[in-house]
Amino acid sequence: MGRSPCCDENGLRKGPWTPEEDKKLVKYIQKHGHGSWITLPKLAGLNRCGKSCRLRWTNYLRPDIKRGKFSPEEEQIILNLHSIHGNKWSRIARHLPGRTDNEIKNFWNTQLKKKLIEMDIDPMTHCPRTDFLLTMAQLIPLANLKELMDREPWEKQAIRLQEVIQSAKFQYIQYLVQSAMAMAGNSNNIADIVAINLLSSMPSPRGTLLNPSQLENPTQGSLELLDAQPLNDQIPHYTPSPDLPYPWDFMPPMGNEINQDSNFTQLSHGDYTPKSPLPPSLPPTLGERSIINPADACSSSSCDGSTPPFWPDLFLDDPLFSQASSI
DNA sequence: AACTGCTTCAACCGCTTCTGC
DNA sequence: CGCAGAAGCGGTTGAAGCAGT
Repeated sequence: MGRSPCCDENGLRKGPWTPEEDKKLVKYIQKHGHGSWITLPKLAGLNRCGKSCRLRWTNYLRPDIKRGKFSPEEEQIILNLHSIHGNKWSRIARHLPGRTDNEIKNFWNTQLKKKLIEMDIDPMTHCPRTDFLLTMAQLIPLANLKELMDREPWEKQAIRLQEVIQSAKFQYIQYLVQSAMAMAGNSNNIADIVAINLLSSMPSPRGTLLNPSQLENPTQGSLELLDAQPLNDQIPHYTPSPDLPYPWDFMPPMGNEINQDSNFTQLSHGDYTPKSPLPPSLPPTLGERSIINPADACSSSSCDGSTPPFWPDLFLDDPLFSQASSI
């Protein structure tokens, strides 16, 4: 395939391992430990390269390897962790004793990814696959527009319509923010800042979505590179109707929205799950989505492990954060 | 039985990160 | 700090197995 083979240039064996080779490898490692993988094959009497031996041991022969189907619990853990870490298979594997990164990767690529796509969830961002028109189509029934149009004066209808459009725009931009975060991995990224500014420009009728201090300094240090002024002043304020359900009431909590009034319950491992039942008019994927554990948000290389890069001040004072951090 | 298309997963490749000097 | 070798990692491949015809 155009790639230069790493093993056969010295006449070393490639391809599937024979039971005899397995026996030799297991016997040697049980007696001496693997030590240096480079020297192991010679010492163990194997005509393989060290890399091949290491792979065979870690992915197949290790005694603590768990074989067989993934349980629903394991599946849920993989989904949650993938929404946090992306394709960091070894990192995900650390949370699943007995499972190898390779096994998890295969399981993801052959099954979970397909499942998410069938559920209309983007496997990369773990967000509902959003196109603006689709969002509108989902939100308009939410507002019972037709019924209202039959009995409300046009001024009220106009306000309702404005709210629906605002909701759709809000949801779309929230999608952009979440996509940017998921794609960036490292939050020290221009896309994040742009998306946050967009989001901050959207009036949220149930309070501030993002902590103002976070808007001023979302990445702790990188922001001074940009003139990232929130656009709030440019957006006219509007007052929502109290009886209209807003889609963000059913979105997982973000930042300082995590509180006791939230529509989400914290699970024992620190993640959040929606309080049921969700309104039937909402797409089911909104309710089934998981939210990242703030403690796990610390994935960037610039992070020292004590402070998540993106929600620093926001969570440090929050009992939920200390609880999540201790897990 | 024979063929085809699809799925699974072990193994490989090459790049990145880590470690020791 | 810089370098080289070792180890780790994630993407990809292809053989084997399975299901459908």
